[in-house]
Amino acid sequence: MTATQGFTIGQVARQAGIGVETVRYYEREGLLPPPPRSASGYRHYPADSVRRLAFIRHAKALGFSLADIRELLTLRAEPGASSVPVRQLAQARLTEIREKIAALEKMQQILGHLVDECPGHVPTAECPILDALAETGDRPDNT
Amino acid sequence: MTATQGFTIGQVARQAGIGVETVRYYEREGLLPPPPRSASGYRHYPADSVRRLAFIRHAKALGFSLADIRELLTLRAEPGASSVPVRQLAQARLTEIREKIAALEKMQQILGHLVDECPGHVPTAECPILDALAETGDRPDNT
DNA sequence: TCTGACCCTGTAGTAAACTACAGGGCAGGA
DNA sequence: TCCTGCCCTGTAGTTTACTACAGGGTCAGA
Repeated sequence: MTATQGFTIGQVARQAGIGVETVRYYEREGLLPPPPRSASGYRHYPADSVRRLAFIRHAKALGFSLADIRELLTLRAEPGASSVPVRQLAQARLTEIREKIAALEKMQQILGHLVDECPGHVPTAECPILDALAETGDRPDNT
Repeated sequence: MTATQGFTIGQVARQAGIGVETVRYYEREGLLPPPPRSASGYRHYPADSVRRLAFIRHAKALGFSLADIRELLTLRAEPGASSVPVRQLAQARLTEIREKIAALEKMQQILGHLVDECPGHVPTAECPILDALAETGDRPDNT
């Protein structure tokens, strides 16, 4: 009984497209705030949690680690606190995103070029993708 | 002595820009063929191994997993085989990269907007990053 | 009331890709 | 000769992000 407000963990999990265990894991990891419980101990999630989980899923698909995402989430979570650190954090994330985009664009260019060059129906000996990967065109270092 | 035959593991590692332990790890994982040994058991790598390690490093930098790379390497080993799978692998990576770039650009826009428009004391409900990213997308799926 | 799906906690296992010893052997210069 | 630095094997630990039980309680429909 009581307020039938909110979703069960299974419901939010389904809506967010992740597993129930994963939802609990995110809670343990501080990505999802512990929701209110029913008298019998069941979690009851507000609709906001579904959005938060979707956010996590999307951010993960973009290559952010859970630690990154935790930080991103604080951008909306700190209401009255000083705006300066929040703003700084946002700036830092923004820079990180721009760097990520730049790195991916570089990869895209290289790979795209290679795919264009390789006809696809030739023997591997004539496929420049493999040659290109073998070339030592630069020095050690990277992500 | 005309040591001319090959590099030590430390030498290949340095040349490839990776650690000695990583080289042995790649050998265990079947990415690098076991090199000949000296009488005392030291590995002696041919120059080809350096190129192979460079191949691995480059492919990794482009987002290929070690499993992908193992496949690429076996494909490369058969010069008469069709390059179709190679191309497909590269194409798949490319598609992934393009999608990531698109999503990151969206995120960049949202975050940039947030930094510009949220002076800090605005209620968090008015900071739309979470909503915007929560909608960014599609159905549940993959990684 | 019963049944089966769902929820709880807590612990442990998995996968990828390393990374770090421990305990010993060799090589080459002072 | 000795010392230092590199090499060997084998095992175990690390990080990230889950995923899988075990053992038990709860809820809603037939």
